[in-house]
Amino acid sequence: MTRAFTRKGEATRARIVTGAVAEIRERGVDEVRLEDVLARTGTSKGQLFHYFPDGKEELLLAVAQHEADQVLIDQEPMLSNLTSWPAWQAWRDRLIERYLAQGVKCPLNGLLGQTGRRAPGAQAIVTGLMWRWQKAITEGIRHMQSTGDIAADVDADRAAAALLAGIQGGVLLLLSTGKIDHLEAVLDLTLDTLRSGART
Amino acid sequence: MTRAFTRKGEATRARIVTGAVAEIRERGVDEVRLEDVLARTGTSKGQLFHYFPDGKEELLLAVAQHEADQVLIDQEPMLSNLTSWPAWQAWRDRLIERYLAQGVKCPLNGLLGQTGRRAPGAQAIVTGLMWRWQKAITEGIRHMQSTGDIAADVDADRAAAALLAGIQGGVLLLLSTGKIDHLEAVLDLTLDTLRSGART
DNA sequence: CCGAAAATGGACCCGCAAGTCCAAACTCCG
DNA sequence: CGGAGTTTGGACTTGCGGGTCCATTTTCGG
Repeated sequence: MTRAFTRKGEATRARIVTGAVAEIRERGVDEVRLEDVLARTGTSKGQLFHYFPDGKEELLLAVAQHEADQVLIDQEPMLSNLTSWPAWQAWRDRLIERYLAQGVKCPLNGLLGQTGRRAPGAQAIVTGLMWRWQKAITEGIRHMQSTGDIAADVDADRAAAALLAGIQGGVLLLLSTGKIDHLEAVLDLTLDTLRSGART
Repeated sequence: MTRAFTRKGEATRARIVTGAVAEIRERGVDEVRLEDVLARTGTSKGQLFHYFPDGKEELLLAVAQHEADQVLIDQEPMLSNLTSWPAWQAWRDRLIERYLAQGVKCPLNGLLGQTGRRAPGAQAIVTGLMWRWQKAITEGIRHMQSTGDIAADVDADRAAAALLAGIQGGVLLLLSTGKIDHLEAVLDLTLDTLRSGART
């Protein structure tokens, strides 16, 4: 009862999402007007509302999902293979690198902050992202425990929760202060702590 | 060249700010219309623009400053007296309590996220808040080092930076997931780590 | 090659909320 | 009390931008 898009239609839809992603990255969620997206993608009002019946809301949600997925993709293959200290270090480096490059433009943050207002769906997207992210970290810790590289008495879930929170806060502070110091401190100190308890 | 407000005027101005603060806490930054503030405070357009010539922008900035100050005030007198482990614990409890009570409503977060867009001034306010916050934590750590309760080889600045980031992330996750777990994990694990190195 | 369904373009509508303006009412000092 | 300056009310203007509509063109299965 839903899909009735031809090949071409699918392509147009994708083009609109891509354009919206770019537009939002450049100007921020609040500043984006539908017209801008249309201009950039060479599409018309009719098309946009044809593929996104609920208008802006729906488009924004699609963009949010896209960006949320991207966050994790950008951390691969490191995030899924936290099986040795060098691997953790590589992951750490990737995070720093990624957010340093991204700088002050965090498309998700806008949605993240006002989560629940923009849409109930936005909440779900962010929650899902965090959930997946934390799960990956937890698994990494568990694996390190299985090899004895992290003390067995560490609560993997809590440690992962704390680390994830630290990362989020680090990024947030990067956004407000422009400095990567906080993110670095969190990652380095946390990894040090995790390392320190091992092989007692 | 600036002030020309009588006693009564000053009062009205304050009333508007207070009303705006309340309104934003209830409905979020995005959803606030000037009209709402006027209705709530029993004032008129003329008054608002009389006291805030730059309109919404200026009002929002005043609100942001107010809220930023409040964040630190809410942590007193604990934050300025992190001089013993029980004191740290009391501070931890206050933080949990405060954010648990606040729940999903974080007035600053809206401004925080889009910092730099809403206004260049917003950036300064948030940066200032973080700076003062971190400074207080750093001082707490230094004091504990002076009494030997925290190992001397801990880098107070970095540790404070990491803790602050953790707190911010914890609050952010509280906002998106509705659970306080992350904030708790950060505080408890960080304090444990700080404690553990002492009196070696 | 045909017709139903999908894709496209773009003119138009419409409500909302920020900001403007000015006249009337106060306040306060000399 | 007088009048300069401040405060107040609220009607009015304005522009923006999301959403609607429909006529036209294109696609695609049979």
